[in-house]
Amino acid sequence: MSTKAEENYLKTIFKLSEKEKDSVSTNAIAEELETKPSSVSDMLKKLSEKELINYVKYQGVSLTSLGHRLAVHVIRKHRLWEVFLVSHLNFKWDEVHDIAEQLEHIKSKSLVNRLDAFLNYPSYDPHGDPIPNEKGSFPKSTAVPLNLLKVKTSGKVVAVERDEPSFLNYLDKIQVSIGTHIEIVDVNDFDHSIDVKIDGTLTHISNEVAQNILICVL
Amino acid sequence: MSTKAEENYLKTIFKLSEKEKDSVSTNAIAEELETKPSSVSDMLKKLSEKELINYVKYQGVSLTSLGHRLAVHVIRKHRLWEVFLVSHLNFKWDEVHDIAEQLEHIKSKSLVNRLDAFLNYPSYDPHGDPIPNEKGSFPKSTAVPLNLLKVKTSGKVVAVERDEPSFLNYLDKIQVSIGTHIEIVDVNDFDHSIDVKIDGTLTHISNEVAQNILICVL
DNA sequence: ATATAAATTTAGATGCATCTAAATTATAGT
DNA sequence: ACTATAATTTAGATGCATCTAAATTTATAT
Repeated sequence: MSTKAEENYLKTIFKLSEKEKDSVSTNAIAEELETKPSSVSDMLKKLSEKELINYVKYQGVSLTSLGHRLAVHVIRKHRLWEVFLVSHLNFKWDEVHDIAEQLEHIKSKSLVNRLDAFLNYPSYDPHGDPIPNEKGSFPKSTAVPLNLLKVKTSGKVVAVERDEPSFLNYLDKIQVSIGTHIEIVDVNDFDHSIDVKIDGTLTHISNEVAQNILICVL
Repeated sequence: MSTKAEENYLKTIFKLSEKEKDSVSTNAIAEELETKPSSVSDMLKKLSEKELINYVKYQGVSLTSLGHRLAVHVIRKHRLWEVFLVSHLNFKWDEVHDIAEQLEHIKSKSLVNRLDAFLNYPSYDPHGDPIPNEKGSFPKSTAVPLNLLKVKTSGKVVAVERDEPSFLNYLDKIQVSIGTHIEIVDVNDFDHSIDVKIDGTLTHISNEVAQNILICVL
């Protein structure tokens, strides 16, 4: 079983691996985690012994596939909790990070997946970061849900995340379909509903609907 | 700031204070927490230094008002999360304890109260235990065991006093859960079993089961 | 009242995650 | 190729929460 500190290290190594080329440096990890390089060295030894990272002294580290899986799982939990906090407890998107930082370490085989289902399998968190699914794969599109766009931005509808007739009929009614150009005119802080311009026509859209419309920003 | 271990000790001392008279013994705490009395001694010294308990060596402990407040707050969080897990994530009553045991230690000024509001300020958790409000006061329950009610009286299930799966499964089967409305139709003087109407359906309940269902008379 | 048993505390150790200070290894400039 | 500097690791310490074993205090039983 992994400790909270181990999980935070794995998450950080994962994040840094995306930006930096292949191997992540001790100092970079220390800076990201706001700790000392010596502490990082200690932890790297432990993670290496647990076969969660590939570690050669003085050469930096990379995640093993086991470490990668664990890191992605923690990120999944973090982002799902963020969605919950914003969409059901009415937190603002910038208030949720510290709480999700704690919630991501809750251990339960079924909790995450039930939460995922409860939230309707969202693809993006409130910051627009992609949420990996149960198997660990990230949504392939670079699209962003309409509800995350800022005022005055605009883009093209590339996908919808629901397929119930009631939802599709509603989209028909407001003249939204794949390829439609949408511009955000205003965001209502209270219920996160938005005013948009669709083909020149002003329309009011609820947050729930907007969540399920994926936009490719132009 | 209090650690997870400290919070668990306070919660345990609170629980034991209700059953035992005024002061709680080291051994009792050790048994409840499945740890060693020597570990308890160590922790009691620390809690005492933090003025969370009144501690005289060899004489047992009691909570200070500060410790009491903290303990009640942890209990509040535990029970609210249990409600969430059962009512929104579809966990069964007997599956939620270990998860809530982790969730109760999440620290956030606003999270608990927002969760409380989201859940509609419940008074009892899925096991029927009362949930203290934000100020720390428990619902002044006038709850009575079902077996003590007279014919023709009726009320709402607010709690159950057992948590074995066999018992909870039986309640499921006869469609009894927190909030269910029950009316006493007849009392059998021989074995003190009772006939009740649950959502319009007549059901026969043994005295032993009835003892463990707490009712709030309307 | 005093010996014996039970409860509790202290002493000394372990594992985790961190730190500072010192030593070591890698790198970059000339 | 050599040295200065930067990056990294080791050594040794601290705080937390726990443990075992030993000592101490309280309770009980004759």
